[in-house]
Amino acid sequence: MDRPVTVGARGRPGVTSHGEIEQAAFRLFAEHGFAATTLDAIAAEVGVGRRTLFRYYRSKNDIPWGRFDRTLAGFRALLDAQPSDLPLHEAVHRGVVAFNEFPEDAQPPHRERMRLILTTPELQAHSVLRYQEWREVIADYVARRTGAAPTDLLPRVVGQVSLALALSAYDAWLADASTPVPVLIDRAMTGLRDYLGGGG
Amino acid sequence: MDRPVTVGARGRPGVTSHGEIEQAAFRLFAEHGFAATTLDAIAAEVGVGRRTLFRYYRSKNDIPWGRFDRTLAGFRALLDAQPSDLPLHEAVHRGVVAFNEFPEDAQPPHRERMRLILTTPELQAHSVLRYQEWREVIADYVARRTGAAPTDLLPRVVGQVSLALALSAYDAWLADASTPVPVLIDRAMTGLRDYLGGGG
DNA sequence: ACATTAATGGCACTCGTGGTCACAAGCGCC
DNA sequence: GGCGCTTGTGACCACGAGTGCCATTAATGT
Repeated sequence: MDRPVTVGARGRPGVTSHGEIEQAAFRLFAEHGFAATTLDAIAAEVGVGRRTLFRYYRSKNDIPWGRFDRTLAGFRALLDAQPSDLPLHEAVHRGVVAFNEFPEDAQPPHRERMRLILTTPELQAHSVLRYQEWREVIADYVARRTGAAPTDLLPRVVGQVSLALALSAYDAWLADASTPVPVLIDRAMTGLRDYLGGGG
Repeated sequence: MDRPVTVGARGRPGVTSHGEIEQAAFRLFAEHGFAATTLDAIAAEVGVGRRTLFRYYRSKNDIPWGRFDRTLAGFRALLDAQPSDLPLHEAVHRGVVAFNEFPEDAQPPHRERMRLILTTPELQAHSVLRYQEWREVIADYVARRTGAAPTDLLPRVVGQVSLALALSAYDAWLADASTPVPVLIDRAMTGLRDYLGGGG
């Protein structure tokens, strides 16, 4: 993206970093809530000008999502890594599950991040735009494997439904973290199968 | 809600109405786009103070949705009207399909409304909050029929997946209106079944 | 007429967002 | 060491959504 990354060390180096901003922001969000935390406050906490924040994140809503574009690239790779002789639904399912596997020790911050995103109305709303990109990764994969266009009905349906299952799983996880997300996604999928298949 | 409805006719009567505001707003949205249309402009078009708009709609984003709360009540009734001896998935599916049946002549404005909602980023984002209420209607129904809590995994999954199918159908409908939404929802459902069931 | 009730709309204010512009801090080059 | 280039920084400014406050207006009921 167009963020201050300073790869080759040319020009003035940045005073702060995404990590630093996110840490400060999450600290304030936890303390006062998302809406009540102004950008001025975050800027002050980091020790930079308010205007500078916009060079690192496009908007206040983007801060909790971090660098999601990189995460998406990882997801795409995960799907591509699935064996092509696997049934399509199984490949997608495994990709989604793998995407949501996190090391145990990384979970406390991840959980806090997801809780914030999934329970703050402003962020819930903003998230659609991110989910859209996520769904497109799936739609592209399905399209490639079925020979359809990514905009055809089935790729879109699979993207939408996969997201539906993942979000259901996250909801449950936030309510009770004792079961890991991948397991919950699995259960959601099983539930859906029973629901659709079972005549009762 | 807390809107000026003037039921018993006491006190000053409203100068305008939801319908009038929506018409004016859609006219301006079509002409200048959603983002470029300010509330001042809408207020002027209606011939009313800007402050008054907020008495009819909570936010600019809420205008395109109209009085969705009433629509939701209708949806709830549609689900409840499904025969209880129908398999659960069939009852839900029929309820969703019925909810999306519109008289032919009402379609041009409805289509415009949906196009606006589904293609304007700000509105896409805002819509999640509305979708949430919609999903809850389904979750409640599923919970009632299965004896589960509305917050349990299955009711939530069914709500999420039903929304997923409906949104896929609307996407397709906006791209090509020749096939009615209910038919597209049906196709999405069939596609999902094949995808999940078919080993290929 | 007068009290009551409810909707209106002006005013002022906060805050997110975005544009412009001058400046600062490193880099490579001469 | 000075020069120009690049890029982060932040001050200043403008716009628009959203909100609290409150006087005003227009009906009803007595």
